[in-house]
Amino acid sequence: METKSAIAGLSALANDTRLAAFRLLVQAGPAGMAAGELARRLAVRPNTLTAALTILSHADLVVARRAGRSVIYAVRYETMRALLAFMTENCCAGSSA
Amino acid sequence: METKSAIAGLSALANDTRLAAFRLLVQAGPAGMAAGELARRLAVRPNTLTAALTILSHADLVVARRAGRSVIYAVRYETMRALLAFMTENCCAGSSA
DNA sequence: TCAATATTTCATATATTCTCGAAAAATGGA
DNA sequence: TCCATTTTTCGAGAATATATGAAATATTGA
Repeated sequence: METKSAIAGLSALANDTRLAAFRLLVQAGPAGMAAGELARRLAVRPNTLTAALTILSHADLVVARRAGRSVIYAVRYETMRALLAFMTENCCAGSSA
Repeated sequence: METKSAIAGLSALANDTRLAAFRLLVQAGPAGMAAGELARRLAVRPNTLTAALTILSHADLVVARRAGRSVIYAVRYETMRALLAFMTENCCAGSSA
């Protein structure tokens, strides 16, 4: 993963609403969760959630698919793994424990 | 690690200058590096670097000690490990691979 | 087609972040 | 003490991020 992508990912997760949304999606697993339900659970307005999900999408941390009237969002584990790998490799070298 | 601390850490690392500074400090190891040398290597002005280091310090990702006229900064591996643990536990549950 | 549901887009106002120049503070040596 | 070196503080301005109400879009079923 390149530095630019890593910063996009870190930045996307560095926000209360977005981190909470991402964690709910992690719990939801591959099945994902509808935007509306995410908004209800997080108690944020729909358009606010859309903004949050858009940023997570641009960082490639989540992906959307339409199902009827709902839009289901799901975590992109691949990206999250790559981000963790980047942090481990670039930010922990020299760490003994 | 609490969510608040995790967001502070993610936010601190989600910036070109700060991430670059942190990576240099990781390479420097426990011996750390003087603020001035960091500024030279990163080609940023001293006050800009101070701002970056202050944010990393507040996130407890680095720690400063004075040595003569210089101020030596060093990574706090404990915090970085805790941040990685937080991300793995809270953001990767359900990931099979 | 019409209405209901679900989500997004848009414009905007506020807040925060970022970088900078200039000045101030801390330290060591002549 | 005086000066050079190193780092930080301060204040300002530009840029970016954030959340919102209102309107628009997409989908389904009557």
